[in-house]
Amino acid sequence: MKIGQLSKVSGCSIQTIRYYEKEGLLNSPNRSEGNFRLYDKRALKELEFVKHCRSLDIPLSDIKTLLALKNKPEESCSSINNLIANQLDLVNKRIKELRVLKTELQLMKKACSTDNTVERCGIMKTLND
Amino acid sequence: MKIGQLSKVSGCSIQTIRYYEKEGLLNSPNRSEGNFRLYDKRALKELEFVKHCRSLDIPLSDIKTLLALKNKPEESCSSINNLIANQLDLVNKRIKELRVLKTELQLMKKACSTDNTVERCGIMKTLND
DNA sequence: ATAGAATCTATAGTTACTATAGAGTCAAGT
DNA sequence: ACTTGACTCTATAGTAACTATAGATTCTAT
Repeated sequence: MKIGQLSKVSGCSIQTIRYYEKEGLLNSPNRSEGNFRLYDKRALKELEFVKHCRSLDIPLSDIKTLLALKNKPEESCSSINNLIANQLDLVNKRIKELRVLKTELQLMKKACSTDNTVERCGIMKTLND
Repeated sequence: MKIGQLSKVSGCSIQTIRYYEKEGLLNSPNRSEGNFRLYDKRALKELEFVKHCRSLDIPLSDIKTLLALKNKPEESCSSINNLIANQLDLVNKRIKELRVLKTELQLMKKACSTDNTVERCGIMKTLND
């Protein structure tokens, strides 16, 4: 199948697919006579792996690490475990940060429920603190 | 005070201060004979306003809007209210997304608690789905 | 006079894409 | 055979909000 088809079935944009290839996350596919990229089911699987990792917010550099490990089935998987544990830590940290944000934003929202002038806006006042 | 001093008291890096100026979030300060930026307390206040907004993850473009409104004290503050409400929505959405992420990452972590080979790694298996 | 610290401008790099321009390829209709 | 439209190609620039660097000036202290 050509790149447009792969894009449809995978849900990744054409540009993203080409970008992943350039970044070394996907193998360079065979080309047609007219230089079009030709993909098979295996390529789709590879792309789906990357997509799944991205849906977990795993950075491309880490995905590269994972892909390299996939080719070394005999090695220890401890670095995979670490990678996921770190990702989980990051997510937890970010959730905490966002909760703090949420609280302050909610307070601000309450500070100016009615329609005022800018001068009297409760939100603007809190922003000046 | 010079930019290094402002950086210290504000907690913003020197580059960030210059960047904010270039982006029009800070007024261009007076310069010394040797072309060094000279700031006063007012400038510090302005920077702190920007910093406070950024701590709420408000994008620079929105901060510009807020700064413009600060100079029009008679106008309605409804756009300020909207801006904060939108920001709150964004934060709430992101928190939800991250909770989903967290759940999946936790499941993955459990899937491979012991030290295995890559081939048998429970995490790698889930990533292939 | 000079060494070291601080500052200046301009430019490039970061992350993960998205968007665009301009050219080439291919299948279907006339 | 020709042309139209859809698809693909490469290369480049743009996005957000900074951070980092190079090379030149300026200032301060000895």
